[in-house]
Amino acid sequence: MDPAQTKEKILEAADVLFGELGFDATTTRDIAERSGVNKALIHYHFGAKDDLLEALLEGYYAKLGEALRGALGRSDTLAAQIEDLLDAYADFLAEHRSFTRIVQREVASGRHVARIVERTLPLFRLGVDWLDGSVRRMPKDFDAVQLLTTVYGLVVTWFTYGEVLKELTGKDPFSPAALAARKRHVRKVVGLLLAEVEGRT
Amino acid sequence: MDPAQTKEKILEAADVLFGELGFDATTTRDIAERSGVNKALIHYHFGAKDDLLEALLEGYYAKLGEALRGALGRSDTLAAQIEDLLDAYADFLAEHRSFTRIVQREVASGRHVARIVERTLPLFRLGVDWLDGSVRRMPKDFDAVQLLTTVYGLVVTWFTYGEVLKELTGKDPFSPAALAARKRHVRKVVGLLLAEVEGRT
DNA sequence: TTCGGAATTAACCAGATGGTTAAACCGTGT
DNA sequence: ACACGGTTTAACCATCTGGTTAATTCCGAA
Repeated sequence: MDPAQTKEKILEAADVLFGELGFDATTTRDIAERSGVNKALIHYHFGAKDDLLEALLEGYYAKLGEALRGALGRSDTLAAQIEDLLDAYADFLAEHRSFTRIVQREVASGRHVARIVERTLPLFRLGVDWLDGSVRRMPKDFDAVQLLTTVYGLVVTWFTYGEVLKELTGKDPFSPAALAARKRHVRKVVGLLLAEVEGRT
Repeated sequence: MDPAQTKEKILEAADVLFGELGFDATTTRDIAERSGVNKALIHYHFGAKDDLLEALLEGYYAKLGEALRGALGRSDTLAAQIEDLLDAYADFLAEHRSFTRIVQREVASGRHVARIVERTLPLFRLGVDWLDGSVRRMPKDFDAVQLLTTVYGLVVTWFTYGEVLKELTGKDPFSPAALAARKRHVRKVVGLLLAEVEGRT
């Protein structure tokens, strides 16, 4: 079989299983079984289990970067661009549910933080620089770090707590309607923040 | 030795280790070693490893409930009460760093969600009922579930991403000054939300 | 057809893991 | 002094873990 296919099948299985069970609770045997591939091939193609996770994250962040860059070119006005960005991010998280779970889980455990920071850092710096540059006089208590953390949490929390929300509300928080509602809410809240920050760009 | 002391020492070690390494990556031997207690005693006093986690969460939620109830009685006006509540929550998370990490981690993995939901549900229902009851006409896209998710994320994200923020900013996000700054920011944002919702209580 | 390197396989390994058990220990009430 | 219950201990166990290895299969180039 084409080794590229083999690698893809392994990554696919790892994606689902890491997302479902978590990195630790997933065994290389699980991955082998689910992907229909010999266990030794995982090590042959990717190296250690840690490296497999890294390869997976690599793919995720590449796709995420693509999605965000794509969103940026869509509109002209700043407000519209921000909305596009938020929507694209939410759509990405909705489409790659495992990603949120994996990142959240590993960040919470402090274990693969370095690798995640490594990929996030450029995006974060971009955001800070952009905010610092485009906002004339930041209101007290609304510096770039606070704002970015807030907006990030705004988008991500819905996905992190998806399972909890499902139990709590009895409805599927990932249905198209529910996702659309969350996106509207996020847009409104970010609008409020923007209005507050408003040294006018 | 007093068995109550033994149990406490085990819980203390589990608290630190679950928070630091995560539930899966922590072995019962780790806990035994750190608490200076024989490994078999963990099973004698708590049963399986899962049950130990449950006992730990039990204690956390009891303390959290206490902290939140305590905060509610402190002020008279609604706005002040909300601020007290947010502050108390943030203080609790700051004091029990492991708690955030454990909950976030287990929620993200979907593994012990049932137990966590069980404890969160009453608080959530309380919040929803209170919001629905006290707000005359909820603006579009600001229903109770959206608002609670947003405010929850607002508080929690800072702690969940503490390690990442440390790397990103180079400063300790849990220093008293940093925590105070985050609390001020959260208060301001929640103030904005409140002003928006404002059918006046 | 033959050769050689990449891909695949089954069998294997050392170490770790959660959990058990039977014996020892300890204070207390009789 | 003794017996008893709860507590503690060291040794043990079956199982699982990530990872390795030597042998085999596969396939395109010479």
